[in-house]
Amino acid sequence: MTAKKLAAATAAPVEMPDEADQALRFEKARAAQASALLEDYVELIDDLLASGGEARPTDIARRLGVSHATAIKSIARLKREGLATSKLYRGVFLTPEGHSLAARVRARHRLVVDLLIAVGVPRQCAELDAEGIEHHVSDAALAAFARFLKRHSTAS
Amino acid sequence: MTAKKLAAATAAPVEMPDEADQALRFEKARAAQASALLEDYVELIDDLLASGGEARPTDIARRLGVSHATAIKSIARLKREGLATSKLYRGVFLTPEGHSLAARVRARHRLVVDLLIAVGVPRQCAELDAEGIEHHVSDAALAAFARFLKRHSTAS
DNA sequence: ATGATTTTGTAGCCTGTGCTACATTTTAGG
DNA sequence: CCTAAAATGTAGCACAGGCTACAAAATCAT
Repeated sequence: MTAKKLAAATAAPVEMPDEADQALRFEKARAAQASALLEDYVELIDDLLASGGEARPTDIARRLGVSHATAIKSIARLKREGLATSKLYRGVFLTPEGHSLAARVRARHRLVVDLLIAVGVPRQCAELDAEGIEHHVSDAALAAFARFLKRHSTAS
Repeated sequence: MTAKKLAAATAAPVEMPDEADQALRFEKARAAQASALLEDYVELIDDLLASGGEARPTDIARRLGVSHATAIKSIARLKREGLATSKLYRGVFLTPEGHSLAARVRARHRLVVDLLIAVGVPRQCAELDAEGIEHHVSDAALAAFARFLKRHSTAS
Protein backbone atom coordinates (compact mmCIF):
# COMPACT_ATOMS: atom_id res chain seq x y z
CA MET A 1 0.00 0.00 0.00
CA THR A 2 2.81 2.36 0.84
CA ALA A 3 4.47 1.38 -2.39
CA LYS A 4 1.23 1.66 -4.26
CA LYS A 5 0.51 5.14 -2.96
CA LEU A 6 3.99 6.25 -3.75
CA ALA A 7 3.69 4.96 -7.26
CA ALA A 8 0.40 6.72 -7.73
CA ALA A 9 1.84 9.93 -6.38
CA THR A 10 4.87 9.92 -8.60
CA ALA A 11 3.56 8.31 -11.76
CA ALA A 12 0.09 9.87 -11.82
CA PRO A 13 -0.76 10.64 -15.43
CA VAL A 14 -3.37 13.16 -14.25
CA GLU A 15 -2.69 15.23 -11.18
CA MET A 16 -5.48 15.39 -8.61
CA PRO A 17 -6.19 18.24 -6.21
CA ASP A 18 -5.21 17.80 -2.60
CA GLU A 19 -7.58 15.46 -0.81
CA ALA A 20 -8.50 17.84 2.00
CA ASP A 21 -9.01 20.78 -0.36
CA GLN A 22 -11.31 18.77 -2.51
CA ALA A 23 -13.32 17.62 0.47
CA LEU A 24 -13.72 21.23 1.58
CA ARG A 25 -15.00 22.21 -1.85
CA PHE A 26 -17.69 19.57 -1.74
CA GLU A 27 -18.62 20.40 1.83
CA LYS A 28 -19.05 24.02 0.88
CA ALA A 29 -21.25 23.11 -2.07
CA ARG A 30 -23.39 20.92 0.20
CA ALA A 31 -23.75 23.73 2.71
CA ALA A 32 -24.80 26.14 -0.04
CA GLN A 33 -27.39 23.66 -1.16
CA ALA A 34 -28.81 23.42 2.33
CA SER A 35 -29.52 27.14 2.48
CA ALA A 36 -30.74 27.37 -1.10
CA LEU A 37 -34.30 26.43 -0.31
CA LEU A 38 -34.61 28.95 2.49
CA GLU A 39 -33.19 31.62 0.24
CA ASP A 40 -35.70 30.85 -2.46
CA TYR A 41 -38.55 31.10 -0.01
CA VAL A 42 -37.55 34.41 1.53
CA GLU A 43 -36.91 35.95 -1.86
CA LEU A 44 -40.28 34.82 -3.15
CA ILE A 45 -42.12 35.92 -0.03
CA ASP A 46 -40.46 39.30 -0.20
CA ASP A 47 -41.44 39.64 -3.85
CA LEU A 48 -45.03 38.71 -3.12
CA LEU A 49 -45.26 41.13 -0.23
CA ALA A 50 -43.77 43.88 -2.37
CA SER A 51 -46.01 43.25 -5.34
CA GLY A 52 -49.40 42.23 -4.06
CA GLY A 53 -49.18 42.80 -0.36
CA GLU A 54 -49.94 39.17 0.46
CA ALA A 55 -47.82 36.07 0.73
CA ARG A 56 -50.19 33.17 1.24
CA PRO A 57 -48.95 29.60 1.53
CA THR A 58 -50.98 28.58 -1.52
CA ASP A 59 -49.47 31.32 -3.66
CA ILE A 60 -46.01 30.43 -2.50
CA ALA A 61 -46.64 26.78 -3.25
CA ARG A 62 -47.95 27.51 -6.74
CA ARG A 63 -45.01 29.71 -7.60
CA LEU A 64 -42.48 27.21 -6.34
CA GLY A 65 -44.26 24.36 -8.08
CA VAL A 66 -44.78 22.31 -4.94
CA SER A 67 -47.82 21.18 -3.00
CA HIS A 68 -49.20 23.50 -0.37
CA ALA A 69 -48.32 20.96 2.30
CA THR A 70 -44.68 21.12 1.30
CA ALA A 71 -44.75 24.90 1.29
CA ILE A 72 -46.29 24.99 4.76
CA LYS A 73 -43.64 22.65 6.08
CA SER A 74 -40.89 24.80 4.63
CA ILE A 75 -42.50 27.93 6.02
CA ALA A 76 -42.45 26.24 9.41
CA ARG A 77 -38.73 25.81 8.96
CA LEU A 78 -38.35 29.47 8.04
CA LYS A 79 -40.10 30.32 11.28
CA ARG A 80 -37.90 27.93 13.23
CA GLU A 81 -34.86 29.69 11.82
CA GLY A 82 -36.19 33.11 12.66
CA LEU A 83 -36.64 34.29 9.08
CA ALA A 84 -40.41 34.52 8.91
CA THR A 85 -43.53 34.78 11.02
CA SER A 86 -47.12 33.81 10.38
CA LYS A 87 -50.35 33.56 12.26
CA LEU A 88 -52.97 30.92 11.62
CA TYR A 89 -54.86 31.66 8.44
CA ARG A 90 -53.02 34.94 8.01
CA GLY A 91 -50.27 35.32 5.46
CA VAL A 92 -46.55 34.90 5.92
CA PHE A 93 -44.29 37.81 6.81
CA LEU A 94 -40.56 38.21 7.04
CA THR A 95 -38.62 39.11 10.14
CA PRO A 96 -35.95 41.80 9.77
CA GLU A 97 -33.43 38.99 9.32
CA GLY A 98 -35.59 37.43 6.65
CA HIS A 99 -36.01 40.72 4.91
CA SER A 100 -32.34 41.50 4.81
CA LEU A 101 -31.59 37.99 3.59
CA ALA A 102 -34.15 38.52 0.84
CA ALA A 103 -32.49 41.77 -0.14
CA ARG A 104 -29.08 40.13 -0.37
CA VAL A 105 -30.50 37.23 -2.32
CA ARG A 106 -32.30 39.46 -4.76
CA ALA A 107 -29.24 41.59 -5.39
CA ARG A 108 -27.17 38.50 -5.98
CA HIS A 109 -29.77 37.05 -8.31
CA ARG A 110 -29.81 40.20 -10.37
CA LEU A 111 -26.04 40.33 -10.60
CA VAL A 112 -25.87 36.73 -11.73
CA VAL A 113 -28.50 37.24 -14.41
CA ASP A 114 -26.77 40.40 -15.62
CA LEU A 115 -23.43 38.69 -15.79
CA LEU A 116 -24.81 35.76 -17.72
CA ILE A 117 -26.39 38.13 -20.20
CA ALA A 118 -23.19 40.15 -20.44
CA VAL A 119 -21.21 37.10 -21.50
CA GLY A 120 -23.76 36.26 -24.14
CA VAL A 121 -26.30 33.93 -22.55
CA PRO A 122 -29.79 34.57 -23.94
CA ARG A 123 -31.94 36.44 -21.42
CA GLN A 124 -34.51 33.69 -20.92
CA CYS A 125 -31.82 31.07 -20.44
CA ALA A 126 -30.01 33.37 -18.05
CA GLU A 127 -33.11 33.68 -15.90
CA LEU A 128 -33.55 29.92 -15.86
CA ASP A 129 -29.97 29.05 -15.03
CA ALA A 130 -29.56 31.82 -12.49
CA GLU A 131 -32.18 30.21 -10.29
CA GLY A 132 -29.84 27.33 -9.57
CA ILE A 133 -26.51 29.09 -9.94
CA GLU A 134 -27.07 31.99 -7.59
CA HIS A 135 -26.89 29.93 -4.45
CA HIS A 136 -23.32 28.93 -5.18
CA VAL A 137 -21.79 32.29 -6.04
CA SER A 138 -19.51 33.54 -3.29
CA ASP A 139 -19.18 37.16 -2.28
CA ALA A 140 -15.75 37.30 -3.88
CA ALA A 141 -17.12 36.08 -7.18
CA LEU A 142 -20.02 38.48 -6.87
CA ALA A 143 -17.63 41.36 -6.43
CA ALA A 144 -15.77 40.23 -9.52
CA PHE A 145 -19.05 40.11 -11.44
CA ALA A 146 -19.84 43.66 -10.40
CA ARG A 147 -16.42 44.88 -11.49
CA PHE A 148 -16.77 43.10 -14.81
CA LEU A 149 -20.19 44.59 -15.47
CA LYS A 150 -19.02 48.07 -14.59
CA ARG A 151 -16.00 47.76 -16.83
CA HIS A 152 -18.06 46.50 -19.73
CA SER A 153 -20.85 49.02 -19.55
CA THR A 154 -18.71 52.15 -19.32
CA ALA A 155 -15.69 51.17 -21.41
CA SER A 156 -16.09 50.26 -25.09
CA MET B 1 -61.22 37.37 -4.09
CA THR B 2 -61.79 38.02 -7.76
CA ALA B 3 -61.67 41.70 -7.03
CA LYS B 4 -58.59 41.25 -4.92
CA LYS B 5 -56.75 39.34 -7.63
CA LEU B 6 -57.70 41.93 -10.19
CA ALA B 7 -56.43 44.70 -7.98
CA ALA B 8 -53.16 42.92 -7.45
CA ALA B 9 -52.77 42.33 -11.15
CA THR B 10 -53.41 45.91 -12.13
CA ALA B 11 -51.92 47.83 -9.23
CA ALA B 12 -48.85 45.67 -8.56
CA PRO B 13 -46.00 48.02 -7.68
CA VAL B 14 -43.50 45.28 -8.58
CA GLU B 15 -44.25 43.03 -11.49
CA MET B 16 -43.86 39.30 -10.84
CA PRO B 17 -43.00 36.65 -13.42
CA ASP B 18 -45.79 34.43 -14.63
CA GLU B 19 -46.76 31.89 -12.02
CA ALA B 20 -46.28 28.82 -14.22
CA ASP B 21 -42.95 30.06 -15.60
CA GLN B 22 -41.62 30.62 -12.17
CA ALA B 23 -42.73 27.17 -11.02
CA LEU B 24 -40.92 25.65 -13.99
CA ARG B 25 -37.73 27.49 -13.11
CA PHE B 26 -37.77 26.11 -9.60
CA GLU B 27 -38.63 22.62 -10.78
CA LYS B 28 -35.68 22.73 -13.15
CA ALA B 29 -33.36 23.85 -10.39
CA ARG B 30 -34.58 21.03 -8.16
CA ALA B 31 -34.03 18.49 -10.92
CA ALA B 32 -30.51 19.78 -11.47
CA GLN B 33 -29.84 19.42 -7.80
CA ALA B 34 -31.01 15.83 -7.84
CA SER B 35 -28.44 14.84 -10.45
CA ALA B 36 -25.66 16.92 -8.96
CA LEU B 37 -24.53 14.28 -6.52
CA LEU B 38 -24.35 11.57 -9.15
CA GLU B 39 -22.39 13.90 -11.40
CA ASP B 40 -19.90 14.63 -8.66
CA TYR B 41 -19.37 10.95 -8.04
CA VAL B 42 -18.82 9.94 -11.66
CA GLU B 43 -16.47 12.83 -12.24
CA LEU B 44 -14.44 11.98 -9.17
CA ILE B 45 -14.36 8.27 -9.97
CA ASP B 46 -13.24 9.02 -13.48
CA ASP B 47 -10.49 11.29 -12.19
CA LEU B 48 -9.30 8.67 -9.74
CA LEU B 49 -9.26 5.96 -12.38
CA ALA B 50 -7.37 8.22 -14.75
CA SER B 51 -4.80 9.32 -12.20
CA GLY B 52 -4.08 6.42 -9.92
CA GLY B 53 -5.85 3.55 -11.57
CA GLU B 54 -8.02 2.86 -8.52
CA ALA B 55 -11.30 4.26 -7.26
CA ARG B 56 -11.88 2.74 -3.86
CA PRO B 57 -14.90 3.68 -1.76
CA THR B 58 -12.67 4.98 1.02
CA ASP B 59 -10.77 7.27 -1.34
CA ILE B 60 -14.00 8.53 -2.81
CA ALA B 61 -15.40 9.17 0.65
CA ARG B 62 -12.32 11.05 1.77
CA ARG B 63 -12.28 13.25 -1.30
CA LEU B 64 -15.95 14.06 -1.03
CA GLY B 65 -15.66 14.71 2.68
CA VAL B 66 -18.28 12.15 3.69
CA SER B 67 -18.18 8.94 5.68
CA HIS B 68 -17.39 5.77 3.82
CA ALA B 69 -20.85 4.45 4.60
CA THR B 70 -22.39 7.41 2.82
CA ALA B 71 -20.12 6.92 -0.16
CA ILE B 72 -21.00 3.25 -0.41
CA LYS B 73 -24.69 4.06 -0.35
CA SER B 74 -24.25 6.59 -3.12
CA ILE B 75 -22.17 4.17 -5.13
CA ALA B 76 -25.03 1.70 -4.80
CA ARG B 77 -27.26 4.33 -6.30
CA LEU B 78 -24.81 4.87 -9.16
CA LYS B 79 -25.00 1.15 -9.85
CA ARG B 80 -28.79 1.19 -9.68
CA GLU B 81 -28.79 3.94 -12.29
CA GLY B 82 -26.39 2.10 -14.56
CA LEU B 83 -23.50 4.52 -14.22
CA ALA B 84 -21.02 2.37 -12.34
CA THR B 85 -20.12 -1.20 -11.49
CA SER B 86 -18.20 -2.71 -8.63
CA LYS B 87 -17.38 -6.10 -7.27
CA LEU B 88 -17.03 -6.90 -3.62
CA TYR B 89 -13.73 -5.59 -2.28
CA ARG B 90 -12.68 -4.50 -5.77
CA GLY B 91 -12.77 -0.87 -6.76
CA VAL B 92 -15.51 1.02 -8.53
CA PHE B 93 -15.61 1.33 -12.30
CA LEU B 94 -17.74 3.34 -14.66
CA THR B 95 -20.02 1.93 -17.32
CA PRO B 96 -19.81 3.52 -20.77
CA GLU B 97 -22.74 5.72 -19.76
CA GLY B 98 -20.96 6.71 -16.59
CA HIS B 99 -17.79 7.45 -18.47
CA SER B 100 -19.46 9.66 -21.03
CA LEU B 101 -21.33 11.48 -18.28
CA ALA B 102 -18.02 12.03 -16.53
CA ALA B 103 -16.52 13.44 -19.71
CA ARG B 104 -19.41 15.86 -20.17
CA VAL B 105 -19.25 16.90 -16.55
CA ARG B 106 -15.53 17.48 -16.62
CA ALA B 107 -15.73 19.57 -19.79
CA ARG B 108 -18.50 21.63 -18.27
CA HIS B 109 -16.58 22.08 -15.04
CA ARG B 110 -13.54 23.32 -16.91
CA LEU B 111 -15.57 25.76 -18.96
CA VAL B 112 -17.22 27.17 -15.87
CA VAL B 113 -13.92 27.64 -14.09
CA ASP B 114 -12.40 29.27 -17.15
CA LEU B 115 -15.31 31.62 -17.56
CA LEU B 116 -15.22 32.66 -13.92
CA ILE B 117 -11.52 33.39 -14.22
CA ALA B 118 -12.08 35.28 -17.47
CA VAL B 119 -14.52 37.66 -15.82
CA GLY B 120 -12.10 38.31 -13.00
CA VAL B 121 -12.84 35.79 -10.27
CA PRO B 122 -9.62 34.72 -8.50
CA ARG B 123 -8.58 31.24 -9.56
CA GLN B 124 -9.01 29.60 -6.16
CA CYS B 125 -12.41 31.13 -5.66
CA ALA B 126 -13.40 30.08 -9.16
CA GLU B 127 -12.53 26.48 -8.36
CA LEU B 128 -14.54 26.62 -5.16
CA ASP B 129 -17.65 28.19 -6.64
CA ALA B 130 -17.58 26.12 -9.80
CA GLU B 131 -18.19 22.99 -7.77
CA GLY B 132 -21.69 24.16 -6.94
CA ILE B 133 -22.40 26.26 -10.02
CA GLU B 134 -21.59 23.72 -12.69
CA HIS B 135 -24.62 21.58 -12.08
CA HIS B 136 -26.94 24.41 -12.99
CA VAL B 137 -25.37 25.62 -16.21
CA SER B 138 -27.46 24.66 -19.23
CA ASP B 139 -26.02 23.65 -22.57
CA ALA B 140 -27.11 26.94 -24.06
CA ALA B 141 -25.26 28.89 -21.38
CA LEU B 142 -22.27 26.63 -21.82
CA ALA B 143 -22.18 27.39 -25.50
CA ALA B 144 -22.30 31.08 -24.70
CA PHE B 145 -19.40 30.64 -22.29
CA ALA B 146 -17.36 28.94 -24.97
CA ARG B 147 -18.04 31.72 -27.46
CA PHE B 148 -17.13 34.32 -24.89
CA LEU B 149 -13.86 32.63 -24.04
CA LYS B 150 -12.94 32.22 -27.70
CA ARG B 151 -13.71 35.84 -28.41
CA HIS B 152 -11.69 37.04 -25.45
CA SER B 153 -8.61 34.93 -26.00
CA THR B 154 -8.09 35.69 -29.70
CA ALA B 155 -9.30 39.27 -29.86
CA SER B 156 -7.59 41.92 -27.71
C1' DA C 1 1.49 -17.63 8.79
C1' DT C 2 -0.77 -15.18 11.78
C1' DG C 3 -2.19 -11.16 14.10
C1' DA C 4 -3.08 -6.19 13.54
C1' DT C 5 -4.70 -2.71 10.54
C1' DT C 6 -7.36 -1.16 6.84
C1' DT C 7 -11.04 -1.50 3.95
C1' DT C 8 -15.51 -2.79 2.96
C1' DG C 9 -20.02 -3.66 3.76
C1' DT C 10 -24.55 -3.61 6.71
C1' DA C 11 -27.94 -1.88 9.90
C1' DG C 12 -30.32 1.62 11.93
C1' DC C 13 -31.11 6.39 12.90
C1' DC C 14 -31.93 11.46 11.73
C1' DT C 15 -33.21 15.39 8.87
C1' DG C 16 -34.87 17.62 4.76
C1' DT C 17 -38.03 17.87 1.18
C1' DG C 18 -41.23 15.99 -1.66
C1' DC C 19 -46.11 13.73 -1.82
C1' DT C 20 -51.38 12.39 -0.82
C1' DA C 21 -55.23 12.22 2.07
C1' DC C 22 -57.99 14.08 5.55
C1' DA C 23 -59.67 17.66 8.76
C1' DT C 24 -60.60 22.22 9.74
C1' DT C 25 -61.32 27.07 9.10
C1' DT C 26 -62.11 31.00 6.43
C1' DT C 27 -64.13 33.25 2.64
C1' DA C 28 -67.39 33.98 -0.96
C1' DG C 29 -71.89 33.65 -3.22
C1' DG C 30 -76.58 32.79 -3.59
C1' DC D 1 -77.37 33.46 6.77
C1' DC D 2 -75.89 29.50 5.41
C1' DT D 3 -73.84 26.51 2.27
C1' DA D 4 -70.14 25.59 -1.09
C1' DA D 5 -65.58 26.50 -2.40
C1' DA D 6 -61.04 27.71 -1.32
C1' DA D 7 -57.36 28.00 1.73
C1' DT D 8 -54.92 26.18 5.58
C1' DG D 9 -53.15 23.01 8.48
C1' DT D 10 -51.99 17.99 10.13
C1' DA D 11 -50.69 13.23 9.66
C1' DG D 12 -48.30 9.83 7.62
C1' DC D 13 -45.48 8.00 3.83
C1' DA D 14 -41.19 7.76 0.67
C1' DC D 15 -36.70 8.64 -0.60
C1' DA D 16 -32.16 10.86 -0.60
C1' DG D 17 -28.20 11.66 1.75
C1' DG D 18 -25.98 12.49 5.93
C1' DC D 19 -24.20 9.90 10.36
C1' DT D 20 -22.36 6.13 13.95
C1' DA D 21 -21.70 1.56 15.32
C1' DC D 22 -20.87 -3.04 14.32
C1' DA D 23 -19.37 -7.13 11.47
C1' DA D 24 -16.69 -9.28 8.04
C1' DA D 25 -13.10 -9.56 4.70
C1' DA D 26 -8.68 -8.38 2.73
C1' DT D 27 -4.10 -6.72 3.15
C1' DC D 28 0.26 -5.74 5.51
C1' DA D 29 3.98 -6.46 8.37
C1' DT D 30 6.41 -8.93 11.35
